[in-house]
Amino acid sequence: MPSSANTHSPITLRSFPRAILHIDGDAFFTSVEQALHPALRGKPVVTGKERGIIACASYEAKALGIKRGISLWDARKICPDLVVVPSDYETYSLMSKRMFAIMRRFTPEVEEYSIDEGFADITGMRSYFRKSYPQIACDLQQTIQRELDLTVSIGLSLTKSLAKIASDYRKPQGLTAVPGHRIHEFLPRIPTADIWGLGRNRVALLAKFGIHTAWDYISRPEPWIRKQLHKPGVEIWQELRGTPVMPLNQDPQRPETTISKTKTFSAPSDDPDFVYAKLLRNLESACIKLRRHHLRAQEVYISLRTKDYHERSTGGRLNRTFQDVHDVTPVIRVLFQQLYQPGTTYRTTGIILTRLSDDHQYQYSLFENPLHVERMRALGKTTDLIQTRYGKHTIHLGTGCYINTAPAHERDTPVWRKQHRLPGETTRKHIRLPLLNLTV
DNA sequence: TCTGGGGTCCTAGGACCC
DNA sequence: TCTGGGGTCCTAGGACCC
Repeated sequence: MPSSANTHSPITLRSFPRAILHIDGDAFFTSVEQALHPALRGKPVVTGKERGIIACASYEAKALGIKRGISLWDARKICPDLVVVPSDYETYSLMSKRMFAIMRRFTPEVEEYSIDEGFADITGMRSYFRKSYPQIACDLQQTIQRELDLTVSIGLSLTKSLAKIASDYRKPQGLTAVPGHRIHEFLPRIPTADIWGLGRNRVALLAKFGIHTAWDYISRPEPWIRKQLHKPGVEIWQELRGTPVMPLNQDPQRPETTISKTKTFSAPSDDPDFVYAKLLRNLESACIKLRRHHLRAQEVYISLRTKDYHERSTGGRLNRTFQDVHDVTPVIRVLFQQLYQPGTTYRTTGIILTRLSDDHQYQYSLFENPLHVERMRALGKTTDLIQTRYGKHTIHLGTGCYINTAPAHERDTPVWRKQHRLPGETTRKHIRLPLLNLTV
C-alpha cells in the first residue's frame, strides 16, 4: 500500500461527494452489427470494408489479435474466415441515440462524448431511486443490454477522469466503482498511459522522472505538474484526486467549430501542379460539407505535410464569409505559393475552415453583389446535385494554372500575374475584390 | 506503431499599441 | 532616435482525443 500522498492537498476520502458515470460501448460498431444480424454472433467481425482499414473489431476478432487500425489484408492473413462489413454510421448513430435516451431516464445530466461514449452525473439520485450509486449503475447497464442487446462497460467515481479510467478497467461488460476512500488503492494499478489526456509524449516525459502510475502522478506537488504539463496537466491532477474540474458538457448538438479535409496520396509527389490539384480537391470536399450543414466560413488554412512528416500550415481570416469553392480559390492559390517549397516531396494536403456561421442568418455585406452571391449559391447546389447523382469529384475545378516555383519577388509582378491568372479571372482587379484580401 | 481522418484545446512568441 | 514596460491580439504548431 503506498504511503499517503504529500500534504499538498489531501485527496478526497468521502465515498461519493459526486457520482459520475462513464459509459463505454463494448466494440460498439461490431456489437451493433451482431445485435442486428444474429448470424454474426460469436464470429470474428470487423467493420471498415470501405477504407481497407479496420474501424472496429469484435471481441472474437480481438481474441485472434485483430485490432483497430490494421489493414484488412493483414487481418485476413490472421483469420481467413473474418467477416468484413462496411461501417454503417447511420445505424450506429441511431443506436447511439437510443443508448443516450436510456441514460437520460436515469438523470437529465448527460454528456454525449462520442458515438459510443458518454458521461452521466447521478449525484443525488440515490434517494430518488432508493438505491446505492453502484446499484443505479448496474441497473443502467442491464437496461441497455435488455433493450438494445448491446453491452457497455461502466466506471463510477467522483470525477470524469476517474470514471473514464474505471470504465476501461474491466471490459467488456465491466462495472468498476471507485469511491473516494479507494482512490489510493486504485491509482497505483493504473499506468500513466491509461490516463485520459496523457498521450505518448507526456507519458514519455513523466517516465524520465520516474512517474509510471497514476498514483506517482498525483503524488507530485501541483507546482511541479504545472511547470511540466501546464494547465491540462493540472486539471488531470485535480480530477484524479477527486476534485471535479471538468464540467459535463450537456449541449446535445454543439455546433462544429472547424471543418477540415485532409488526404494523403499514396505516392508522395514534388510536382506543384499535382499537389495543388490535391489541395483543391480537399477544398471542394470541405465546401460540400459546409453547404450540407448550411454553414459559411470566414477563415481558411491550408497545410502541407512532407514525405518525412513535417507539417507546415498557413492561412487567415477573410473579410467576408464564404461557402463556395470559387470564392476562395484565388486565396488558396496565394497561400499555396507561400507554403510550397520547390524540390520538397509532399504526401498530405489539408484544408481547414473555421469561424463558421449559420448560412440562414447570412446578411449581404455592403460590398457584396447579392446577385453574385445567389448565383454562387445556385452553382453550389447544382454541383452538389451532380455529385450526389454521379459521385463525388465527377465535376471538379480545373487547376488551370501553372504554379510558379520562382522566388516571390519574381512572381509578384504584374506581368507574371497576368500570365498566370485563373480561368475566369479576367483582370487584376478581380483578385482585389474585398473578399479576397486576406487580413493577415 | 513505420503512421488515416476529423476534431478540440492550449501555448509560445511575434506584432502592435500605448 | 532610443528607451522601457505592459497589455492584447493573433498565428503556427504541438498535443491529445475518438
